[in-house]
Amino acid sequence: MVTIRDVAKYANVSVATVSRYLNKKGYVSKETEKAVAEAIKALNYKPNSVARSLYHKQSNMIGLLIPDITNPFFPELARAVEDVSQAYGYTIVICNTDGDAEKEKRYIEALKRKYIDGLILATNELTAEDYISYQLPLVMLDRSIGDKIPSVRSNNYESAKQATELLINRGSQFIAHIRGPCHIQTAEDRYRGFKDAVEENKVAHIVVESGFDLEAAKTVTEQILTDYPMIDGIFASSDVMAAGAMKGIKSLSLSIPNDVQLVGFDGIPLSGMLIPSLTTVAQPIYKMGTLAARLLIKQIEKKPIKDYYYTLDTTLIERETTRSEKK
Amino acid sequence: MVTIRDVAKYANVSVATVSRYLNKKGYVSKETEKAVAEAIKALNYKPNSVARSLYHKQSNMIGLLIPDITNPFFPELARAVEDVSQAYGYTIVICNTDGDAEKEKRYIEALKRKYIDGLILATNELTAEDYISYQLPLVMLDRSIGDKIPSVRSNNYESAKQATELLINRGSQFIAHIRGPCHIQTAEDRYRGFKDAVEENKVAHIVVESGFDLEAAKTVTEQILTDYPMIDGIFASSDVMAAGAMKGIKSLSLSIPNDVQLVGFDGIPLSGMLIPSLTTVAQPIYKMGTLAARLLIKQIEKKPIKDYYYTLDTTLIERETTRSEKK
DNA sequence: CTGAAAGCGCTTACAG
DNA sequence: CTGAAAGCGCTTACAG
Repeated sequence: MVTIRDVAKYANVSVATVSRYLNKKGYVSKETEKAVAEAIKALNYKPNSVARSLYHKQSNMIGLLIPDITNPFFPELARAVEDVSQAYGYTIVICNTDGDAEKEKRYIEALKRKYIDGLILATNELTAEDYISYQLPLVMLDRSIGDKIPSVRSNNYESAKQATELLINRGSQFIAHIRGPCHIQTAEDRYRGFKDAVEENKVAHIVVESGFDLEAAKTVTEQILTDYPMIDGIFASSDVMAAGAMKGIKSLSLSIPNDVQLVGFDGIPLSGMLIPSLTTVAQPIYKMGTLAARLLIKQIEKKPIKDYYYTLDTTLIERETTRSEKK
Repeated sequence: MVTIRDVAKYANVSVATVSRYLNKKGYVSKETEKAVAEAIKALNYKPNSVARSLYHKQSNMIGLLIPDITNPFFPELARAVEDVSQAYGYTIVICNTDGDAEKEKRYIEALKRKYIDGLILATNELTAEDYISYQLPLVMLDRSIGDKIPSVRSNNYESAKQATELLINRGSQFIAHIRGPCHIQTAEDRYRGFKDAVEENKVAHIVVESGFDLEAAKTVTEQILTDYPMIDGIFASSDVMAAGAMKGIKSLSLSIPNDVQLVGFDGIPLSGMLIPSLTTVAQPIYKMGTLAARLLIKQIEKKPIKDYYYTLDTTLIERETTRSEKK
């Protein structure tokens, strides 16, 4: 590997001069500038990032913590984060935490030793204080926790309310909500939206909790549908859960949307590929990712930030799992 | 940040001794061992990875190059690679190359400056010589290129042949193959399998090329189905392409599997969620990822490797897009 | 405008 | 068994 020392020798200057040239910092005469440029070219020199990191105590790397890249909500988010990180010269390292607090801690600690510049958290098993204690620039993505950490998310409460009202408007009279885990604020907000909609409209309802995965949602759906045969509408807290609910509904030979209407949340590509295609609340996933990345990079580069909390609008996409008009 | 120097001071020894203790290399007396251990605990010291990297010229990081994490084939692969990397103490950085040679080069160069320890290539826009010229441990995953680079992939030729034969056995008489890009060996192998099956059985056929994305496959499907109405079977080179084909078939109001039978390739979760559920060749995706990661880590750690080329078996999953018996 | 020197936090021969 | 020193490849005050 060719080092700055080799370049200096070749150009007949000191390493300090080469460094100044590289960083465009401090004076370098036109002549030596040319000599150094030539040497760099001749030797095909590339500065060593690790050495730089050691000095600057920063790595130009960003950590993205997610529960599981295998959950179809996250690839697009990860892609968005990568695209903007890349554009600003940062490399991203993705960590699957599986909702495991210990794993999350281990990851963050390992990243800190690598002088990670900041973290985007699309997971939260720890407390706000824990996160803050790492003394790293932070952004919460699709999550939130207290008001000390900048965050980017959708308008979960209102969107869930709208989704529920759609079900009601289209004639559902006993609606089930398959909600996500209680400690996740996002799931909580959607639950509140559901609850308010259903109570304001005095509609019978039931709420069950499920993990954000397909199988769990399928099982739960089969169970509630068996216990409460009058259920004629389901609002799931994610599209994957809705896909699971769809499987559950079919396994009981019920028809969608005639017997049971179904609405999901997220707007991942899968929602359009299912048959019947899923009515869902589409989050601006890519945009959320880019916003979070920009917000983090601004903090890292100590640039001024206008807003710390972003709440983005969603789009209710009516497809085939809801009726086009009231029955 | 607390450094090895702080620990040394606290324990009243030299940094060399602390380092020896840390790396369990060289002699350290029981007594000083205890003192150092206490100091480390008291100060909550964590060795700095960057400084270590600089000395060792290695980073404990592995690069995973894929076309696009948003393509549902890759998350599971990435997950597998991460799981074993993690277990062996390596961090993985995922790079989306979008099939762009320049982007791929830029990534590899950026990673080299970070002392990346090795690369898993699930993409190949460059030549084998280009890759080798980076002088990095390498594994090709789901791809192959020449015979100089270790690789892990499925039995693409035989699997494609079987898939095509299924179509034939179930009565298709004019079969279209939607193949992937020509420069991708995997797509080529599947194409050869298709071609041999169809020729050996003297079945009419047609081959069209498409990108590995849903929209492209949909468009292509609509076109061939319009130009060749006698098509009654389609073998797609991936599940996503098959999903696109399914959309195309439906948009022409043809029925599956009655008018047209359809078989995909990959066995991603999506294939089971589609309705009708997709008959497909399931690759052992997770296993491929873990194998590739182990193969790379062995090279990095200069351990002996038994085999350089792995060809894994697939499973033909018959579902609803093919008939259960000959029409 | 340029170079010598110290330092980022670690590791490893080499003396003793 | 332990420590002083040099070095990994860079950067930045500080002299001159």
